[in-house]
Amino acid sequence: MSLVQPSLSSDGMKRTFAERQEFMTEDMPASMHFHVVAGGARLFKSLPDGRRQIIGFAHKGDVLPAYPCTHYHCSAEAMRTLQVVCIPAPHMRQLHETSPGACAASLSSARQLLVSLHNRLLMLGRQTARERLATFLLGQGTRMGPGALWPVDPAISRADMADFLGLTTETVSRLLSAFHREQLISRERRAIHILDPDRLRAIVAHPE
Amino acid sequence: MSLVQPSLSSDGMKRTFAERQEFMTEDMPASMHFHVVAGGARLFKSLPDGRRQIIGFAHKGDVLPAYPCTHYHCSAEAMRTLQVVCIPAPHMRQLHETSPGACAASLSSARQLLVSLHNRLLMLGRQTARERLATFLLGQGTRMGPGALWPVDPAISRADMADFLGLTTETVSRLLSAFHREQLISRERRAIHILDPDRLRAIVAHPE
DNA sequence: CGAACTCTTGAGGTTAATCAATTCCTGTGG
DNA sequence: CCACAGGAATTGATTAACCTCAAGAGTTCG
Repeated sequence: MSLVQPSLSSDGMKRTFAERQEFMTEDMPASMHFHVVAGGARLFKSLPDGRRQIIGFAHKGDVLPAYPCTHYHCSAEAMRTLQVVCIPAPHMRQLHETSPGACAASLSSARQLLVSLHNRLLMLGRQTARERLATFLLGQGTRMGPGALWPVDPAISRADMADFLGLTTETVSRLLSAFHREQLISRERRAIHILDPDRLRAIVAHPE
Repeated sequence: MSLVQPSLSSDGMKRTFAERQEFMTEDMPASMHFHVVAGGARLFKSLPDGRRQIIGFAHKGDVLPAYPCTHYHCSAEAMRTLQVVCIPAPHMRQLHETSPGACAASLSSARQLLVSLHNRLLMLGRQTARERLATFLLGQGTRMGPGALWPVDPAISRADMADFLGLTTETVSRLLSAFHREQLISRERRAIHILDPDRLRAIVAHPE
């Protein structure tokens, strides 16, 4: 999932966060929108006992919006050095009130996100571990458009995949090994390359 | 979850659907928004082999929007006799382009939905069956505001709960029996009443 | 080179699914 | 009003998928 929103005016405060820095937490007052300029971030929610669910990943161009509540509703952490432009919430609100185009663009991006979240509900609620991982790999592979196949972002660890897919790292690891044995992917260092997208798609659509 | 959006002008086509009628499907061109006037609907996605995930329920006042794609991305079925006002997508788009207020309202409602979906991702990915059902019951109880406690809508079957929570009807049934034994809820006919919201909340926050 | 992670693999346990009866409603027709 | 049929819900026994715990292998980086 990506939080795509058309680029905004570049006024506002630039900030840089170090790898692993948590720059947004669930109980923080939501005063800023963050527009990612460079780097990547993971968005997640946690339960009191430490269980974590990754909501999505944010890349260059995405906007992490302050939702219409007093607090952020999820946390965000830099996956590597992260540069953002901070847009104060009132500033953004004013922009939405005065420019129908800006508001329509935000609405459109919010709806794209809704569609992708609906698909994730289906995935987490009804798909097997094998199907989830295949879906994830295909999503990573085509995250820049359906043209070429990209490897999985090496900043995404097994633990991240597990927390994204509602599984454990061990299960993810075992399934990656299985996919490797079946020649669906290759693994060199931390990089995962998709070798056979068609058969991955078959796993998603048509479990055996 | 509800799909709240401020009331819209009442021009547009009124339609009525019978109980169980599927008036929106995933592969149908998305030409209309449906504004629910009376009755209720379940929104869901399905896999080719029949597995179903309920995305949410829509009640009076909610709007089922045509998302910015060529097709609806999920299906909807009347839970009982359903009355809707159909708003053609181009009409709505024009409204959004000319009235910043209308667009801002839609954006705000979309963002509310995003927040609730984030919580559902956490639920489906990381909570146990017991925690999920407790969360669901509390959500049903407080769906009209945090004032009073409502019983679960009797139009929601065990199968619906299961498909909402990513479980099976058997598991839902067993857990309801357990909650009943523990005096957390009462069951008379199909109606489920919450007896002890505090202990249900304890189950959600603090699994034993 | 070695310490600290991260990842992989194995063995065994748990949760929830599956399969299979019954029981309980609900609505219909006698 | 009661009998009956069909569906929905409950309950039980068993299985399967995934998790947990544990150990070892591979990476990364000082």
